[in-house]
Amino acid sequence: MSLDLSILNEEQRRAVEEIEGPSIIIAGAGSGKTRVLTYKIAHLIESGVSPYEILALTFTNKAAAEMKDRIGKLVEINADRIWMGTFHSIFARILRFDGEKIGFDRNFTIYDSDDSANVVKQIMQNKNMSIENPTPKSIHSEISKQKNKLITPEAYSMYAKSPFERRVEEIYPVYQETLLKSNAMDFDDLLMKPIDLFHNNPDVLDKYQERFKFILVDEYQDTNRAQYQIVKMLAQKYKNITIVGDDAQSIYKWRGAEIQNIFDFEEDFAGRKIFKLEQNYRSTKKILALADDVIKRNRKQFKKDIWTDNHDGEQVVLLETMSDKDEAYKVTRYITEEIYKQKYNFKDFVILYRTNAQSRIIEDSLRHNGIPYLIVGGIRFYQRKEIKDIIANLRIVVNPNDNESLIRILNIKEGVGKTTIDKLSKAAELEGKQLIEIIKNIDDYPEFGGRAKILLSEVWKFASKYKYLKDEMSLTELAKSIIDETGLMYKLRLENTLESEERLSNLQELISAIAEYDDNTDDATLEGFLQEVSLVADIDTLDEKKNAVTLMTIHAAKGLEYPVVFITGLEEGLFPSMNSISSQEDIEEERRLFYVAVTRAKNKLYLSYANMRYRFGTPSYQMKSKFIKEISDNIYSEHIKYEGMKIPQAKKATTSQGYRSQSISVAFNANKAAYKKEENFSQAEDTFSDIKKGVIVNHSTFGKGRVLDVTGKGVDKKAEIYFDDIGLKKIVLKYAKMTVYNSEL
DNA sequence: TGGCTGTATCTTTTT
DNA sequence: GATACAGCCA
Repeated sequence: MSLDLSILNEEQRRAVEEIEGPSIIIAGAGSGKTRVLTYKIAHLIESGVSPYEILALTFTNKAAAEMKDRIGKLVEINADRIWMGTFHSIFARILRFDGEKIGFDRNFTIYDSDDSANVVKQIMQNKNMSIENPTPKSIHSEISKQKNKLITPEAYSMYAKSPFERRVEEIYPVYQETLLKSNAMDFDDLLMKPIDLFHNNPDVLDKYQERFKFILVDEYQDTNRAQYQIVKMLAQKYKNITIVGDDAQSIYKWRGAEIQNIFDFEEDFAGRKIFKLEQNYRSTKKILALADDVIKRNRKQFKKDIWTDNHDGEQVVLLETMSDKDEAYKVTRYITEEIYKQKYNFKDFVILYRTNAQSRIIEDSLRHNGIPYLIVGGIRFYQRKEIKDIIANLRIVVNPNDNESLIRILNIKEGVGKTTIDKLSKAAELEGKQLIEIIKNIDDYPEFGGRAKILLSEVWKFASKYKYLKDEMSLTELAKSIIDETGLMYKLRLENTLESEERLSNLQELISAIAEYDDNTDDATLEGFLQEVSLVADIDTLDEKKNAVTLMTIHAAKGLEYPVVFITGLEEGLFPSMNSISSQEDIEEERRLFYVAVTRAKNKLYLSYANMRYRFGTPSYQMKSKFIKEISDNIYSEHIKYEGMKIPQAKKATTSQGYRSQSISVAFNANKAAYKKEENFSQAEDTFSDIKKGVIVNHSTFGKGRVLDVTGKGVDKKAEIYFDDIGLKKIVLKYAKMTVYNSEL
């Protein structure tokens, strides 16, 4: 069968047919990027390149699996032979082969962010540092940032100045040593260590350069320094490298992604060809026009013109809602309505939000209305306590030096606590030995006695028994036996509460996951399973065949498309996020995120915001997102109607300013009615009692604004006010010349 | 040693 | 609202 390239447009085909040398494919949203990548790989193979010689790096494992599937169908080969996957999983694999050359044994454990933060915490506690401020998590996140930039502990200490940096400087090297001692790597090591490996072992580098003669990198705009460095090293010899990306969709700067990598690519690979995919096949003209409204505000970007041949399509609708609950309700109602009139199915809808915390209330509403839904992310399966406990047991069998997991196992044991663990750590430190070695020879340490001693020796027996057994049993048998031996399921059955029920079913699910892996993997091993679970992304588990509405963060939705998209929570401080409003660069990233959200939609797009939303358990009033104002020419708004309440009908005003204030005052009226009770309660008989949360005021100098918060008492009362023109201000009320905008109500 | 309970903090986004 | 943690008591 010969590959049919005629279904590609001209630019796509040119990109596909470019076999040798470096090339950049700038691929606008919905421009058939995945198709170009799959065809390019298929074309390479058809031109005589061996699948073994191709390395394709994708952003998610799911994307890799789908691409392999399609390639397998395009050219008749077993596409499994192509090395295709995320940076993390591909280089974990390489480190299993060759990590010994830099001091890691092939059974190293992969620590997730929680494990890593725990390691930091242990170090801090050993040094008698407070873990209040900075927290272990913040220290780890700083270390992670440095590692992404390939900054070693030594290099870091050159410029660490602030007290925070000083603290990191102190912990970073110890953290690295601790991981090495535990034969463990964190996510960042999976990218950093290959560079060390290649750098110190030119023969190993050469081996992989020879192996991967053709390299393709997807979602290049979201690669970090370390990833770029790896790619550069591997491609240096043959220079057959294709990068695909879209600067407008770069949304991982906070994780170390550097758009600069695209510019550096131009310098490092002279003579690169550029292909620009500008025709959008996904969205309607109306959706695309709105997307353009969004992205044109950003100053930093490559010039490209996205256009489409698709229909105009339906108007984009803005749902102005009173509260998070109301928003959830309206989203649900519009889904029902669309299904009724448009013959859509549940699986045609996606509900997007900025933060995972927003999902709960939407879930409630969907559940109440009997709408099936799937949720991506949130509390991750493999981060649940009971699952981590079992995983720790599995990890110890594979890697007995994994101290993090060992301590976890000890903590679960009834009869072993802080005291014993402290004694153990002391003994290990004193003799420069591993914890597991102390446990192994527990008889030599008279400080351990009684029940604690028996329990410790049990752990050793457990680890040594399964070290032998793991190669004698099938993976499923092995896992079942280990889980059985922990007694966790037995214990949970005894508890017999709602919570223990759920944990039990999670453990069942874990067993199923192991069995499934066992069935679907040639030569399935415990090591392999553990690696896979460390590197699954939430999105990898999404089952698109199920007929259900999908809920996820916008970050998770990258690369996906849905007929009908809801973007919820478009409020200042939420989206764009509170942490971004002070910096132009961060705001641009939020705007790109909004752009990504908008361009997921094929036929119909709904936007929504709520005037009041519970955050941290308390009501908070927010302005609608500045992004809404930026696109006001291209939306039609459904005004607030709250069931059972009489609200003056707002008319759509012609100017954006007029339209804006009108809808806010309507919102305010409704808010006031809905929350009257609470307000009467808390604000009774006080000075400036008319200045309260949610009120619109007119200030003599700053103009119109909304009160976000009121603090202090009596004459010292202060208000945080968000002004339309100048943004957030804190004002002492007794000095302010201000009138309440909707005083008549 | 562990369990219970009040409280502080939490929200960006994730491999 | 949820979770993680410190501090207290059995």
